[in-house]
Amino acid sequence: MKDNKNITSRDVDFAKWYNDVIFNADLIDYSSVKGSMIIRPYGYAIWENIQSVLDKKFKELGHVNVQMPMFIPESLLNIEKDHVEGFAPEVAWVTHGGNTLLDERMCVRPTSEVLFCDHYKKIIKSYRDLPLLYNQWCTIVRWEKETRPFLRSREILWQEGHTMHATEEEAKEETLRMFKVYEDFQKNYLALPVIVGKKSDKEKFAGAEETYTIEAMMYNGVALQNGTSHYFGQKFTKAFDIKFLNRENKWEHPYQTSWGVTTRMIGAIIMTHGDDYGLVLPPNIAPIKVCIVPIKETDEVKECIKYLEDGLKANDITFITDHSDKSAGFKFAEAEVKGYPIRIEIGPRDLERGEVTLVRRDTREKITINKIDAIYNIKTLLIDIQHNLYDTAEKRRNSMLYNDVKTYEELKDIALNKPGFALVNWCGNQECEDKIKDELGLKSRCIPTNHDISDGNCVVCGKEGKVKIYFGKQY
RNA sequence: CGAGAAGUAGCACAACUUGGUAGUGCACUUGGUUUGGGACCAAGGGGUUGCAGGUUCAAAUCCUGUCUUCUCGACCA
Repeated sequence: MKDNKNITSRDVDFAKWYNDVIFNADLIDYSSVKGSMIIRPYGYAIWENIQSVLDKKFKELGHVNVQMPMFIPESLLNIEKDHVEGFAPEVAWVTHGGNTLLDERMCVRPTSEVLFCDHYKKIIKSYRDLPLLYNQWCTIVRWEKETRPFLRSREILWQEGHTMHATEEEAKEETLRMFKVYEDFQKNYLALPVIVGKKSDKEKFAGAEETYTIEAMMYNGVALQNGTSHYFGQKFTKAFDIKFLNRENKWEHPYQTSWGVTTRMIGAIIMTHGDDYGLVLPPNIAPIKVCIVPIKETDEVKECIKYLEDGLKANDITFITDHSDKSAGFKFAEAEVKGYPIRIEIGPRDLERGEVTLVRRDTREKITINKIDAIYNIKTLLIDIQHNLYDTAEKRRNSMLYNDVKTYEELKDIALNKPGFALVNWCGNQECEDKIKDELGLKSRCIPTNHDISDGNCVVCGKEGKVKIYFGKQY
């Protein structure tokens, strides 16, 4: 059997493998602007599925969609000090013929907190206006120095929720509620065994009081921050002087959250499930769940295709049928590159016995069954593939998780020799965090939700540990 | 922004060392035979060799400058 001739093996050169998969599966094309990718129909269909699931969930929880401007005047961006300092290096400024377009400079939004705050200041008057639960689907611009398709672009396609609440408690609940929505979505739809927790002060979002993060581990043990939910307290609402009259007829600043996920999640799917044959998509998010491959289009085969297509339609299972005049082998390979969860091979040989062959993408196992049982088998197989992808990814992740690291030497050994995440006790001081980053090249990932109590001394300074925290290399 | 590498057909590359008609594979078009793991035969289309300047009778090839891309760092969803 020939190896795939277009895709570098992921164990030989992971970075090259990643690009090969993306281009062979027709997900994107480069544009003439570095870091600004063209998302092609098949890639965009994945995003549309992500969007439709999340958008439905957001709306169930009371959020409404809006569309904000893409430009931010400099004075507006400058209102909250921590925020502007955090984003300053990557803000893209707009000029026209070398001059500013307005009396003052303006930038393309790197995120929209200040735009929402500017608007909220006008529309929030009473506690009756709260909570205010807005979301928008849009692109933002952050002028990164190095870019990679999906993982780090300059123009980022995402969703950003921005909410305002009357009480601290309510806002914190919202932060965690949306965080949970992301976690469940990534586990159940994207089949990503993510690690969730809180960012250290150093790593949290510019201007936030607390940042919760979803950390996914890629095939090569490298971390990908795959979604964040922030609690802002009254930081922005005080800076913007947003006020509402509470039930006691007193003015008060509301409490704020924001949360977002990006097309980076598509990169995570590729780097978690993909293999040397190409993309592997979890059935719950795959735009096309079944690919029908006629080996040879005889009358019997055509009749069988019609029978199966009707069955798939009746069960709302998306599919395509490859009627091209390519050879059967080519069609098999193509279906694998595209990552369709199930392929049905229909040929005269099987049909003599009334049978068709199902091939699952995750294991590439072939199952020959009577065509009458095909639809039922496909339904159960799709569920099984979804679970198997999660389980496989989880096992691999667990094998690269070092949860019992006690000494700095052990941590150093992991940093130098073992890809993955290391869980260590930490005193909470940034000097220790910085030392690990500077000396070992590991950044803190998160203080995991279920490990937020220390059971030993800080791995760096040896003083009393306050929390346990994951460290790892990141994209 | 630091270090390295590369720019030749849509893609991957060859020709450069030693200057002399720009080539191969894949892809594409047409016709035919095929089809159970990336088929075959025949014919065909496609190029200011990244850009600018220099040396030369002659530059993809030598020289200078410049731009871009990729990889690895630093910065970040």
